[in-house]
Amino acid sequence: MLDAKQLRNDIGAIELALKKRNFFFDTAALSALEEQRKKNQILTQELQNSRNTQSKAIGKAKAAGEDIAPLFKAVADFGEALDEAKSQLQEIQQKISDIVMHLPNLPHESVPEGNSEDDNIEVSKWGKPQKFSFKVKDHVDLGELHGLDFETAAKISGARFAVMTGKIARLHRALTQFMLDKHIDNGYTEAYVPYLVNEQALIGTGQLPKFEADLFKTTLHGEEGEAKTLYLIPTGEVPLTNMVRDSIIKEGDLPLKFVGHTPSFRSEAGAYGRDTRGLIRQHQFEKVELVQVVKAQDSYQALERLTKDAEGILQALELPYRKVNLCGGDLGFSAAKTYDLEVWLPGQNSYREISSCSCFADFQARRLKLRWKNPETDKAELLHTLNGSGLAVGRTLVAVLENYQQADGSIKIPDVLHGYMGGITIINN
RNA sequence: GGAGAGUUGGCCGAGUUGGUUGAAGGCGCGCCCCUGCUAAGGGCGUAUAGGGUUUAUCCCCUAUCGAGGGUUCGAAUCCCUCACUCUCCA
Repeated sequence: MLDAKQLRNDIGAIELALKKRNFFFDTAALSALEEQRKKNQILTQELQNSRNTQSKAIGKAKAAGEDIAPLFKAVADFGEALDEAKSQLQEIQQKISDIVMHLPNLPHESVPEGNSEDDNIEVSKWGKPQKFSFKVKDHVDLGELHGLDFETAAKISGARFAVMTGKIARLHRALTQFMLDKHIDNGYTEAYVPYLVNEQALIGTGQLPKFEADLFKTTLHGEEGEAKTLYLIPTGEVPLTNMVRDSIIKEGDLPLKFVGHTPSFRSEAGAYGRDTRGLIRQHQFEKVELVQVVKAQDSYQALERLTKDAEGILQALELPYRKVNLCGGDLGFSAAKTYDLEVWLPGQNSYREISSCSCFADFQARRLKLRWKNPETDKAELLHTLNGSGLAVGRTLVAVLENYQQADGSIKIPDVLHGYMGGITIINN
């Protein structure tokens, strides 16, 4: 959510900033509503004031044993006028909120101009895609040799699900454990969190109200037909960040750094036909997620650091990747700045996203009511939030399969994973 | 599964025959005073959000006593729904 004060006082600057992400902001509509809001709020408050004053007078008169009948007469018409003013005000505020809650974050100044992923700027490249002396297989062909099974998953659940058995399942788990341990070593606090969350949590991180179609929605049936809605998390970011919703963090506890391993569930509405083959785009996938909560002045430095932490996994696994600075048009709704890490996939002969590291500035914090007490100002001030995948486990598995494949279809295990594989150094039949 | 109790400001804790209570008292915290250190004492202040006004303060108004709704001229206090915490019985 953007700053309401800025929306009132400097809406032009916001309009301009949002252009960078190709977002057309109808400022006239909002300004008109604001004007109405102001008028209505003043009226409502005036009515409330006179009502309060007169009610107090009644109280006094009654205590003094005076006749209160004439006072009642004076207040008689108030209720209706006040109710009317109140409901109008509420209606206007709802309209304003509908607009404001759908406004994306302002891009940071270092975000490049551009409309699509083609305009993203490559910041760095690490590792060299190796040359294979044989015809490479993609992860689906390789995986099916070793226990990656989409047909069985389709029988159980449908498209965009996977079953893994045996060594490949173990490799998948090894990757997860390795990532968690590494991030814990880097100072992150491990957290286990719920995978079903309420609406408030999703509003807090920005998935709702705008992106309900991307979510799996569940219904918990109560006793008398009352249903409660919970959503499957589309990313661990949601529960991890919402742990500190509605709180004032002690200065000494900052920065907060959490790492959690969670599944992610995405409807992939609107992705029909894209990445239908393999593990790249699934309804359910595992992720190790990094979340940081920092003071405002530290956030962009923290983004560099957090991205490095995610890169550390790729480097330890010796997977070639590149880092791109997302352009305005490709930036996610809540993000002020995002680095994507794209891993080299020989099977696709291209770099594919494996981690997205974002700074949200105060955009999420404002929705979350996440603050700290600044001793200098003695005020509660908004914190900044960040997150990044460190990494998407399913895609990391894809990368390992494809980059570590051998001519005979066997898979070498990256050195750092040997300990997690019970000494297995190669997956073959 | 059944029966109760509770949720008040940074913390503890008053306040349930509705009435000038944003909320006593205490603790903590901040500033000041007194006291030659120490100990003790005294005074003042100490929530958040929004609006009006303002260069900014000051000031004024409105809302907030778990959340939402209702009754009422008026609700922390009464009613309903929900969430959470606790106790007892199965």
